[in-house]
Amino acid sequence: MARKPRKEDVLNEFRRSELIAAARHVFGVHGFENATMEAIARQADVAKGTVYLYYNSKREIYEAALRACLEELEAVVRKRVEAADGLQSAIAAFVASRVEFFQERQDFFRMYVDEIGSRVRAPKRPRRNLCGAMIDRQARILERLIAAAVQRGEIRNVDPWATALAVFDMTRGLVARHLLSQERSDTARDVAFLTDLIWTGLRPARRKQTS
Amino acid sequence: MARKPRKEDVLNEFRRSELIAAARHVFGVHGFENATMEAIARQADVAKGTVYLYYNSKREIYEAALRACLEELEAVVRKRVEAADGLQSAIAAFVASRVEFFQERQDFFRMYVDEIGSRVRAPKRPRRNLCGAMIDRQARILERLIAAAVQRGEIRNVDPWATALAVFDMTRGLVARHLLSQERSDTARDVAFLTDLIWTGLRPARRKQTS
Amino acid sequence: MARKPRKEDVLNEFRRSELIAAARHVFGVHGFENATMEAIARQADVAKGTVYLYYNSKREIYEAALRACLEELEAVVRKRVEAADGLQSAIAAFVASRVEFFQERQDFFRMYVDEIGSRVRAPKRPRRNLCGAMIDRQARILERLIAAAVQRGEIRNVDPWATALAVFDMTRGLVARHLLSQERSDTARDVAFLTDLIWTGLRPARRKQTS
Amino acid sequence: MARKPRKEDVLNEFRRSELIAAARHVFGVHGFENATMEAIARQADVAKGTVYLYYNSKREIYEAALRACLEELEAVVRKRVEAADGLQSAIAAFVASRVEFFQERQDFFRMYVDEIGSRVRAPKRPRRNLCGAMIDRQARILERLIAAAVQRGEIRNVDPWATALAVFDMTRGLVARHLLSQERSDTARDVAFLTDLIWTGLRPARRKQTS
DNA sequence: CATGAATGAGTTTTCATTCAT
DNA sequence: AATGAATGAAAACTCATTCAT
Repeated sequence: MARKPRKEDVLNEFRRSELIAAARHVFGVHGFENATMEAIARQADVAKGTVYLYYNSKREIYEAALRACLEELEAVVRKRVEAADGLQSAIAAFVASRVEFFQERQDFFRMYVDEIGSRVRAPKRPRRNLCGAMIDRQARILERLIAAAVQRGEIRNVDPWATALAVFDMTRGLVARHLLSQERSDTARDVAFLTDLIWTGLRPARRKQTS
Repeated sequence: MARKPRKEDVLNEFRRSELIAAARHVFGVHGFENATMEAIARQADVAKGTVYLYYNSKREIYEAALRACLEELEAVVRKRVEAADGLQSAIAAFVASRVEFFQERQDFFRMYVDEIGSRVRAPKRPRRNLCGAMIDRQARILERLIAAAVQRGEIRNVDPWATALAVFDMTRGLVARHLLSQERSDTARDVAFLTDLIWTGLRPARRKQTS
Repeated sequence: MARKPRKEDVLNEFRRSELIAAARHVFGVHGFENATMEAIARQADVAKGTVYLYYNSKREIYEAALRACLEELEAVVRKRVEAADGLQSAIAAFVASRVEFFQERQDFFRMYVDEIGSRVRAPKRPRRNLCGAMIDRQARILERLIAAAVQRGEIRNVDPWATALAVFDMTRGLVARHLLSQERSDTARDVAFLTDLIWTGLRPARRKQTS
Repeated sequence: MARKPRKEDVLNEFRRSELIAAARHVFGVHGFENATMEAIARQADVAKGTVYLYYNSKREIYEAALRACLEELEAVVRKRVEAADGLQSAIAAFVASRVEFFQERQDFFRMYVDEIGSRVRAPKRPRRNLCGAMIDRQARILERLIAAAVQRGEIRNVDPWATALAVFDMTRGLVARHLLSQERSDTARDVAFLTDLIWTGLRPARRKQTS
């Protein structure tokens, strides 16, 4: 058991989170390639060499930044979804929590989109695995909900994984558009629309309902 | 009328298309930043300087490659959609034609995803506009179909643009996953699933079903 | 004796002079390094390869252009000086003819200055010799006049070569300033000033002024 | 008051001056266009990238090198001229100090000539202004002396600026020739000649010659 | 621990020159 | 003779990474 976190550990952890925040900002604004270690260091208000005391390479701090946010995101979404009652509200919670989370961390969303893009570009690169797994896990949250709903007959018999991914994709698109359009569009309306569209698509088939 | 395309013009056009193909490949594999003119030239089997006889800069050949494919894509999709009968089959045609097109041009899909990603990263950059407009136009195809279907009561009264974008996003996600999973998954099944999900989500509200 | 210049020779000569003119213009505007063969060809309204049919390299056409103009200049100056009566008017003729010549061919003056500059930069380079000799010869014109004037006691006993070079340098500076200052300054006045200054400096020592 | 220059500042200043010296050498030998940053770095015994830590571009280090020497030159000349007694010895000081200065820094003279040449080539380029102003200022030193001498009747009534420029031009020519001719010619004699020529040209008009 | 100066490989781009048509 | 497409060497400039202080 890790008893008594020593002072150094605390400081160390503090530095790391400062650097992560700086990295998120810089990578978010410029993308991986155009971001410079110099800029990250400046943003974190340390010298260039210092970054290397905490992370071994540009790639590494990039992944750390990405991972940290992905974890936060997962926690937030999971919490909101678990608080929901019934699939419809769970879907609404899933979509809404993601949209809101990304809206508060636009830098991170940019990194996130970039990462997904580069996974498509170079599917085999091994380093992707970890982040890939984390992203997967987020869709799994939804999958499990849907599977359960199918089980208990709340919705018709759809492929839970395919459905989860569909919701996942639409949500991402929604966020992207919100960031692109400068005019603060009506988030609530868009979330409601998406939820409704999906929910309607999932309702049990009308077979002799009345009978 | 442009009669008699001279031999040089033909040759010129040929070179350009060779270069575009090479560029598509290289940009697709490495992304804009990591692609090198050297690699494009080598892929096209010409010297580095030759590329500059046809395109003035890396950006320019990138945009040309992107544009050329976007145009093809638009033409293919439009044709398939127009041949469809009713909204349900039109959506199926939209999704299927895109999935198939991208499957044959995975390089291009990678560029496409990258481009969308970089639009999120740097929304204001003006050069994006042209490509942005082209991508928009593709969703407009769908929007018009949906709007018409709403008009004639074929589906319930949904926001055509929001719906079009949702289909758009799901389709992109679908393609991305197909490219990522090495195992050739069952495209037809996936397209059918998506179409069904959407279609179900759009059906007219059940009115007096028992009557 | 070269009887009957054949048609080809005439054409050849014509092309060469066209190219020289184009080269003078381009080199004059951009300097040797920044001038491109492409620009020269375009200026002469021929294809790039054609230039190489007449001159073997950029350097070669540069030197040809320079030489052609230096010859013209020499001829003009010699004629004007020879028409002069007495040293004072000869100096005036020397200065005036040069200023006027360069003023009509600013492109050439720029080449000329550049050439002198590069001779200072790399004194040993052998190719310079020819042009160097031509420039020398121009000062020799003056030298001979001065020597003769000393001989016949028209002026005091100065070193003719040093004096010639001094006049030479002042003249070049005068032209440079005329090209630099956009406002067409008063050439005649400046020439008169220089001539007077030199002439005064050369007058015979006042002998027995009081007598 | 800037007290206590820190160690880094000293080191920084040292590097800069090393680089300036290297740049002076390389630019002097090859001229601006043909000089390479690589060569400057090698000359200064640092890596290519290091040069860019101190100067942002080739142009910038060029101008810095030029400026540094122009300032030195101005200081030297001004001092020598001020120590002189009467116009004749002031002119001698002006010419001599310049010839000597340039003789010790031939690299710089080559840059200097080049710069003057390129001002003639592209008169409008704005970057020139600073250096142009510095060169101007050097001639102004002379102008003021001459104007004063006219005032007090030491010499006849000439245009001080035109006269200053004439001396300026002759001096430059003199230096150029000394650099070109490998044989160490007799500087003192040449300076004396020039001074005499000018001085004779400026003496007060002989009054009452006929009396 | 922290710093930031130094490094040098890697990238885009230009252009004199060649040569097949 | 004339053309102009193709070549590839060369040069400015960037930046991840290292290491002496």
